[in-house]
Amino acid sequence: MYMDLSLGTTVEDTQEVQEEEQEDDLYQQQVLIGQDLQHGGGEPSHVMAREHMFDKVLTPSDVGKLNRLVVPKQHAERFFPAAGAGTQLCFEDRGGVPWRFRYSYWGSSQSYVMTKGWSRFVRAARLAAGDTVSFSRAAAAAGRYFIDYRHCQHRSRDISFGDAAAAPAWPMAVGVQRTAAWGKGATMAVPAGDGVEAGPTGGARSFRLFGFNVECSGDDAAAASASAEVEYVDGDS
Amino acid sequence: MYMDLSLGTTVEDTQEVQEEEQEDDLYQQQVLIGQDLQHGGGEPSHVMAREHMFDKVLTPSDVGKLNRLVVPKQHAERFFPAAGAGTQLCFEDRGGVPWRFRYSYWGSSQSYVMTKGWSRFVRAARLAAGDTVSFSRAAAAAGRYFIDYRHCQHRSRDISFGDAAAAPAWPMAVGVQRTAAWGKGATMAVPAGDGVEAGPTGGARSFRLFGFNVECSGDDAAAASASAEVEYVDGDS
DNA sequence: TTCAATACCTGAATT
DNA sequence: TAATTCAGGTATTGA
Repeated sequence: MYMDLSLGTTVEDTQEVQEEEQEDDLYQQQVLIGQDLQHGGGEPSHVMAREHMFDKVLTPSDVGKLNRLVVPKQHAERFFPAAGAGTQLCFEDRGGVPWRFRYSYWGSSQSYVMTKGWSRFVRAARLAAGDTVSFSRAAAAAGRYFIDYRHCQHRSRDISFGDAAAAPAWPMAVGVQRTAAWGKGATMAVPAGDGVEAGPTGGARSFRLFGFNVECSGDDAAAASASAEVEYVDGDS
Repeated sequence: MYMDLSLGTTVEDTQEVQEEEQEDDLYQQQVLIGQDLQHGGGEPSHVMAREHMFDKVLTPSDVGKLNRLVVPKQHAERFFPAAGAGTQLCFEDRGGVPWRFRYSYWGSSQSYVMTKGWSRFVRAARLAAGDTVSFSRAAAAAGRYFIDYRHCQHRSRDISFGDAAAAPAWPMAVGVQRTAAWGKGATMAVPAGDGVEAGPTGGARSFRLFGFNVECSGDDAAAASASAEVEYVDGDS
């Protein structure tokens, strides 16, 4: 599958997204689908050398009503700063969009958790139990973090359409031109603060077209969600 | 039935546990089986003059998954301090072991409840619906509370063994020597903070022997549970 | 008022 | 066997 990315950057010939090797293609995608967004004064995310920290296969609770991600203690203590009152961590997704999560320690359960902001990411990325989130960090800049995800292989193909049940499936045509919906977009601003509800920059796997969120992950081939809602979230936290 | 209490204290001849008169032997047991544990700077519990406050026959909810005891409003407002954020009440059982319960007012249901810590007590005392808990307080010291319980007369004799279904019934032999499992125990420390999972000091009715919690209440005569777990709980809240 | 979000708490599993 | 971890709850708050 080849996607012509109409972004400001030059699309190199090597930018074919590997459909196989789901296991370890996260870096690859990050580098390949990099955009030239700059923010935080750092380097463009597509040239940022990064170090993988850990993955987590999401549990039902991680994606459910509890609105929190339990961060396995070993990783939390190894990679993240001590969680204090109001600690907030910022993670850039594949497209450089920042996602801010409150990071806390719950003494009662002795767990480290991402709370505020997490559920937005879950919804935006349509994460489900069994999917994997992957955390990495800039090799050169302490405290610069990245987040990525992959949907699990055997996930149901059913798309949740919410109330607008009459949504069409959107066959993913080869060569569909990706508009600048995310990135230095024309019609939709990329948030400088919290992420936009419309979805994290999903490499070449997910984008917005004519009011539809279109997903074209490697295993799902192509799918469209009727969710036309675009919820802007102020970066309150 | 005579039980030789191998505690540090002198066992007086009057320490025969009455097997009859289940109804009103709570105080008696308290006095009879008193240990000389001292804590909280108060007097030894076996000589503490006390005033009965109220009893409650436990409902299924009081002993179920809700992990809370509804305290009848009239008694709550009469006997307990106003429930504020994080209010915690401490109740000593027959043996002077303190049990700390969070005490709250739930505006939604307009009820006073004991929450955190309550389920531990329920398990330890093997309370079931229909059993009665009895609350009293020190006559001379405001804010010093005591808790006791009695199993209901017509309770099922079935013992819940959890997964370890092969637990033997433990015929209560007359003269079984009570080890110092609770109290100023040799092998098991009595917690200064929250109660030990192994059970409230149940007069001469319940003790730990060779890894079994042995119960010898008047009506159940004798029973053993295979629950060998001893859970230490930090008094964090 | 309803609902979502958060901050707790707990039991079971695991080490 | 004791201690830790964490998935899954509930209560309360806030929008």
